[in-house]
Amino acid sequence: MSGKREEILDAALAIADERGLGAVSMRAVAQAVGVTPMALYPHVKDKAGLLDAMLGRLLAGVYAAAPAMAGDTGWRERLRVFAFTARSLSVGHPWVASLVFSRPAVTADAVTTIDLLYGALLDAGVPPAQVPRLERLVGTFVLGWIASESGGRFGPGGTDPRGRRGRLHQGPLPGHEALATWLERPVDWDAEFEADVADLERLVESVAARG
Amino acid sequence: MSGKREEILDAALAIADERGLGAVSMRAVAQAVGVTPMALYPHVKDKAGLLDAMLGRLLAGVYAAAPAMAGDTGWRERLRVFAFTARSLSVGHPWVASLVFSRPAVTADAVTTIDLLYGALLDAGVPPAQVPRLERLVGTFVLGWIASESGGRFGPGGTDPRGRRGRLHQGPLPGHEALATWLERPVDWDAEFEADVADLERLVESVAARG
DNA sequence: AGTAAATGATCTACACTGTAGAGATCTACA
DNA sequence: TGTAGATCTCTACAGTGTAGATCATTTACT
Repeated sequence: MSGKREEILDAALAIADERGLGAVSMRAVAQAVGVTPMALYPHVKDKAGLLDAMLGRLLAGVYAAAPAMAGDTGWRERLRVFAFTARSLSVGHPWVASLVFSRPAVTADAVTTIDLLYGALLDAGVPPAQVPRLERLVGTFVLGWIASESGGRFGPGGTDPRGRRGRLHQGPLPGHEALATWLERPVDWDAEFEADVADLERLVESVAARG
Repeated sequence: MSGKREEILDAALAIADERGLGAVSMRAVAQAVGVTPMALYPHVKDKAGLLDAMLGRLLAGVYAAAPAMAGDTGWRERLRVFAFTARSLSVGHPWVASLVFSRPAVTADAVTTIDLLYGALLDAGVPPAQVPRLERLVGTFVLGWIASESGGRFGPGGTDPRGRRGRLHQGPLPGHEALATWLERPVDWDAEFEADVADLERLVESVAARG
């Protein structure tokens, strides 16, 4: 009966969603389950193992959204499904992105997600020798983007913080000056992600055409 | 006299390089400097502030490699300088990548690095309205790539761990099967990064041509 | 030169963290 | 019934970041 493991994961996910990944401690999870901290260890090996399992739960959600449209749908749709469900998952669970970069993508859930992308790229006509590379390229960008968005690299709020070129500078910033007009405006992150994915599709297309 | 601050950063960087980011504790840094832990606080505000400052030091290295070839060199060279120096820095300091996704890019060092990319993209003929987006796209990919490489997402060693499609699977993996031949082979990460950057250049070119 | 203020460093203490180790309890199978 | 295995509890240890009070030293101003 590994229902206890699921119970532990549920509690850990709830804590991460509500109070951030930093609040996920063995003690906190144990208390949420109604048990002492050491009682988690028969089910979870490690704290790292717990985090891996949490990530797996969310990855399962990524490809769970896909099979409904697998097979006859075009490769574009499948690539977009990956990108957009990954992003939408991360807005509800902002802590995923920081995790995904620190663990090898070898769990069952991760491999299934990757297979989804392999199929899309093959159908797009990408030469098989290039498919693994392009999968990593696409995956890396999407993961990096949502990590930046939810991790704070793009800056807090809707305004691009790079627009605030500070007074505290040694050298000149010709690029920022030339773009001053565009940097003032707030950024529509939905539109930007959409445009990025479209550019990625074109990149895939171009590799397919070249090969 | 803020020489003490530099001394602290030197010690913190040395510890991170030698024993990993996890070994960077206030106590460890203090001991390396030859002082009690609390003596760091007049110089560093926080542990988060210390990590930010460490990241800043390395970012400074990224654009320090650039001005030598600024101005008359082509945009491709400048884009490549960003990508390759970022990657080469990360092999000596594998901990950067995990930091760069967790802090907004608003420090002086980060802004200067971004300006380098702005200039390159403008020279490439990218419409100004698209330059900030493409800067984020390129930056996100490069950072995501080195985070994956040094953080373990691409798997340990030189062999692609995704080639080891495990026996522990529920569903079939058509993509992995179709690619079996190519997934067996070890990956040349230098060549892959090179190919990715070339694809990125083509992407930039295509946006410039379209606009 | 004398005094006030700021700065730097120290020591103690608190509330955390992950988890090793020893026992207790309960379950399943011989 | 006896025994092996799993699950859980309790205690304890070696860490963590940092708040608070204290003391020394250096700087700035009258």
